[in-house]
Amino acid sequence: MQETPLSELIQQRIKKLDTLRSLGIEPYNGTFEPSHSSEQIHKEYGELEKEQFENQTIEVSIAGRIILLRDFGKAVFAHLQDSKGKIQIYLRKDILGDKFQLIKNLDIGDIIGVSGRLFRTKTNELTIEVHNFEFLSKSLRPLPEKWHGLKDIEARYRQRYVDLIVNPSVKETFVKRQQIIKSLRDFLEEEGFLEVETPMMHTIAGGARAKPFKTYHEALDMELFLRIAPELYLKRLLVGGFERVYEIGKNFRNEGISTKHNPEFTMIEFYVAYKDYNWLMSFTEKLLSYIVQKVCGSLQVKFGDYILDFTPPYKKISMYDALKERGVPENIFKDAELARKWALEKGIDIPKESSLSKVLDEIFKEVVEPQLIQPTFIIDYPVELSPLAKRKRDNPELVERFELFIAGREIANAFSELNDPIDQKERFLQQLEERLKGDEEVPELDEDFIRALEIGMPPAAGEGIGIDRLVMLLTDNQSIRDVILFPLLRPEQK
RNA sequence: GGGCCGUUAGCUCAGCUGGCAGAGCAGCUGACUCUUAAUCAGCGGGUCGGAGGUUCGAAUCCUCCACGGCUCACCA
Repeated sequence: MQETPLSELIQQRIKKLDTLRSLGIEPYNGTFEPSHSSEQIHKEYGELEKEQFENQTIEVSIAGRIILLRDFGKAVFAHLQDSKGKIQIYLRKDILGDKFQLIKNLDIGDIIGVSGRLFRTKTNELTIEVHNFEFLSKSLRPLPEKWHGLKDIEARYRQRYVDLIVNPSVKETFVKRQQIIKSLRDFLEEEGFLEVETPMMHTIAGGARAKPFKTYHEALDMELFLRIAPELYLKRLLVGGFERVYEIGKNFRNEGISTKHNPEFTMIEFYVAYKDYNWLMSFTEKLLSYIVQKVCGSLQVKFGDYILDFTPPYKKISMYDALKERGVPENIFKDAELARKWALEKGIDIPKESSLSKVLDEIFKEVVEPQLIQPTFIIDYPVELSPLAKRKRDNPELVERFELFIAGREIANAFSELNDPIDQKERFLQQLEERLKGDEEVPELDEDFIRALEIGMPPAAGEGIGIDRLVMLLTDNQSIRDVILFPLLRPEQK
């Protein structure tokens, strides 16, 4: 039988595993109590001079993965990597005695625990002179090359565990992701918000306009949808008397995959009773500048070719003024036909049967959005595009809504929440007509939500922020897959 | 879903207008007790993504398929 070369490499390692077992060593059974992490060692002893190590004995123990081996026959250097860094270890035959022979069975990728004494080498590198070591896990598969790492993008996503081992910046991204979410929670907690959990399985997929994933509950014999947004449940909590609530969690949308879209993505939505979108804009400025300062240590952040400046206040401009600013003639704002003609002349693709608002929205996406690099609030959208937002008090054709754009991307969407049950029901019914025309993205009428509004919801402002996109901005990643540990991919073919 | 590009050793990559499938790292054998991508000598390792086709001859040209990347569309 012909061996493939990979299994040849694996066989060689299994042989070493067998050798260890024949010597009474079980490389998968151990536990280990390290005295230090590599980070702690560098922090505590990184300043000490060579002589200072010679005058005293500093004993440490540490566990980690071998990521580099340099064998000199009777002495071996290796690099041990643990969760936050790495450190060099030095193994000598005259110190380890018989145990030194075991190193023949050591491979790059193995996880070991070592104990010994700190010193500095001739070239002044802080190193552990190993007095004892044990196998904690034998690696049977070779790791990628030490210098170039794992570059193949598909392999990096499919085998994120390998990516994390060999590409240190990946780890940093996900540590930063957690810091962003933590500082978000800290900020909201400080502001008196309650974190809640609402259902991810909905009988009606409402709160946004998107194609949902379908699933099925056997015992109740009932079709369910993975939620596309938590909005309608969080508003029910406002009705129930919570005044400041938020939820951080996954939303699921059965739509295309791109560098800006993953079918499951993380959102925060938060709601504040008795406030409106004006209050929310300055709140958003405070919240973002808090997070950015905390996580990046500065309000200026490099993203691709841009330096993004999160120093408040952010530019604020109405959707129509933004269009005007980009040279869109005012006379098309009231006339669907003129607007469509103008768009077509500019080569903007408009779906058939689009209303005036939709055409203007398309033009906006094409002409304005990519230009919004520094944080910018776009405010006052047409009512038709925003069925859950409150009408502007002085212009019922518009709603009190803003979207925050940064680096040409929509990062947040917020409005003064519509709490008039009659207006809300009318707008739902209006939408339903589109559903009857075959628009799958319009949800069914949520009668219970209307009932809740009829009980009475306080005036409130609410906002959603795409966490993945925010993480992209603050970690300088251009693809959403680089900020999601396991992005969705087709199954690997054998 | 459309367009463009990619897929060669475990990893990173060469391989020109068709003519014996290569390098570095990793691996194996040996030497070496302070290396920093250690060094030196030797060795093994390939269904060139898959299936067809053209040809005396295909990693290379053509067709289809799979997976991926970028991009457009949809969306956050």
